Amino acid sequence: MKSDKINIRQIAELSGVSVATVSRVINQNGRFSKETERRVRAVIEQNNYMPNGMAKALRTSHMPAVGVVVPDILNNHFARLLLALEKRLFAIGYSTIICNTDESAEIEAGHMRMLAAQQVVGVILISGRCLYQMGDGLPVIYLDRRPEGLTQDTVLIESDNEAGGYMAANSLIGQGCQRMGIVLSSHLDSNHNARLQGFRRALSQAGLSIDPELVIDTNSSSFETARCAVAEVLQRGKRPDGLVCTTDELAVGSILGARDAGKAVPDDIMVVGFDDSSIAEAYNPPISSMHQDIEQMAEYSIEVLKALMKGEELKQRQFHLPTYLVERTSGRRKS
Amino acid sequence: MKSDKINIRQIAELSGVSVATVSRVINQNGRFSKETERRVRAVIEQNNYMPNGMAKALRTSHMPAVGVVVPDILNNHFARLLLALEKRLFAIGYSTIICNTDESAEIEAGHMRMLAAQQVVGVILISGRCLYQMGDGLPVIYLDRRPEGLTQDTVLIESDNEAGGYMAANSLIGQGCQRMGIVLSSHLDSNHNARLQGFRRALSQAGLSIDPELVIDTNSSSFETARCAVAEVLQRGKRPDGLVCTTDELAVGSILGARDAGKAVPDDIMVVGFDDSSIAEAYNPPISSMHQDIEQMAEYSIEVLKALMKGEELKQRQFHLPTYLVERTSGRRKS
DNA sequence: TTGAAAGCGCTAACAG
DNA sequence: CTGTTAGCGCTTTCAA
Repeated sequence: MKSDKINIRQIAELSGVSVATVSRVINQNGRFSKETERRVRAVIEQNNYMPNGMAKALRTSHMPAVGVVVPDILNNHFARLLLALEKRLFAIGYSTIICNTDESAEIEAGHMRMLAAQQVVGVILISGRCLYQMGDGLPVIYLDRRPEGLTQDTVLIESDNEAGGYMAANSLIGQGCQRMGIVLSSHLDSNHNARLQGFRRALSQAGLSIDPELVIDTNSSSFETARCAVAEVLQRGKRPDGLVCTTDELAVGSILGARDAGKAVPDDIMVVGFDDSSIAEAYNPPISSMHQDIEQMAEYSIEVLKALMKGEELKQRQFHLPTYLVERTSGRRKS
Repeated sequence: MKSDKINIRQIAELSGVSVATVSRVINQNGRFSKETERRVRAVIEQNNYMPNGMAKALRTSHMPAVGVVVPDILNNHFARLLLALEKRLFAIGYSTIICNTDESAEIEAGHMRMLAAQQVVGVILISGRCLYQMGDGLPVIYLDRRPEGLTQDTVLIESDNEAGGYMAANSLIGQGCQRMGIVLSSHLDSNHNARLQGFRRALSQAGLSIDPELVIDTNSSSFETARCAVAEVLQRGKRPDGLVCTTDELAVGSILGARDAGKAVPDDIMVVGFDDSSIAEAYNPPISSMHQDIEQMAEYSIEVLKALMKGEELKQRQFHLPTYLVERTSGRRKS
């Protein structure tokens, strides 16, 4: 039970050199003879010495960790973003501190404080709610949702949600839908509103009117809520033939709600979702969905983070990525 | 652009006290007058000073962070465990470093090295592959899967998978199934084998024989693989009337595979899954599934971690939690 | 090519 | 009640 951690000084003594030399060998900087290196490495090996990351971080004032703040890691879309980020961060030697907020502004703020205290080199907020200015120049990147109070200077990476909503609606129009509705939950996610705008634009452009009762704005993103809301609208006698849903979870709820009301998808009502999450592919019926380029979003995030860490000026602070439709059974006429 | 971080000494000077006093005020230990406290707090406030966590961690040799290693955060079951852990850790002031391994032993080992270097106070491996002995007494907790080389001393928290498999099979037997099969992917997860054991025990106890061709062992946990495997078996003329699946994802694949082969669930074949993940509830048809007590698993993990951090002796090192069936459409006869 | 020494920012004796 | 001081383990000048 040798619970006393061995440190660089002991390695130095055992190798018969100074701590400076050991440090040089470990970090491969400065100069040292082949022979010295061999000896030091041997001692390190034997004692399976591992430098103390905290001391190193303190000394260099560089903590190799970044915080990723996310509303809900159970949500497949967020989880994909998180995973794409984590892989890239690991690849360049950073660890990922994960902070789940449950959509609570207080918890979000609490996590931000903790991250700042831990001296992380940057924070990526997936669907962050508001702007943070953490004293010194801690890089903060907003991903996937516009925070309140967004300015020109804020780094924002998101899909072109308006265009996505437009394309989703258009795909259904192309399938011949005439009485289209939209299922969204706008209360906490600005993206849903952008998608709604696109939806409106497509319908207006096609000369279709929008029945306000078919703009179904649920106050929760759960599929059960959507299910009830959709079933209720249908039972009230509304007869939509197409439903754009601003997430795949809402699409699942819509399909279930339609069934509850005795309607089949896609035969009676066509449905298209958003995010192209894993359930869209696996569901019965498979769900047409707007695909977001997660990998590219993560890639940009890391690029920006690296630039910010180096103190470089950013050429571009806001990124809008195109989406595209993945067509599946729920959104097309049977052939 | 006051990019120079303010430190405790500057706060001390500005308040006209010593660093020791500032430290005492911040950490609420030692004694100090109300008046001093007020002054110090005011200065801290004005400069929105935040103590440097790295320095504190180095000094106290206590890094308030724990690593959570997980094969795949896109998997709903793992994500739930991760979330349950993260919430508890945040509540007691620790941050969660998330490490995704993609089931790769090398990546897992790489993450373990990184965590050890960062001096985290403990590591929780969700479905870790092998035993780790990280030099000094870094607490390592295995959650949800037995690592290779498991010993008495290893801390292991898992569901009683054998019993779970037994109950799943029994539920189908209770529904009148006679020709039962099992869909699993045993190559990387010992739990699947345990569930298979339970399955065998139930069938043998009920006097049912097992057709080896209905032990469908896919080499991937993806639903697509299961779908193909199940469809293929059915097309070969096999006629199972019940399928136990060792995960919900495999259950989804089985349902799709059955449909591909012209069979309906539950009418022709009844299906029960494992994990009671979110898709089980949302799927069409809803999938009967064995529920695991995620919250309790997380709770035990944190309890053990806290005990280990305090250097206490553990009363119990291995935990086996009961599972129970959540019955849904896929696993019961229509009434 | 190497070593000595000065801290990074903080905590915790130990004195007063 | 408060201040002085010695490090935590490491990197990095500056000399040798």
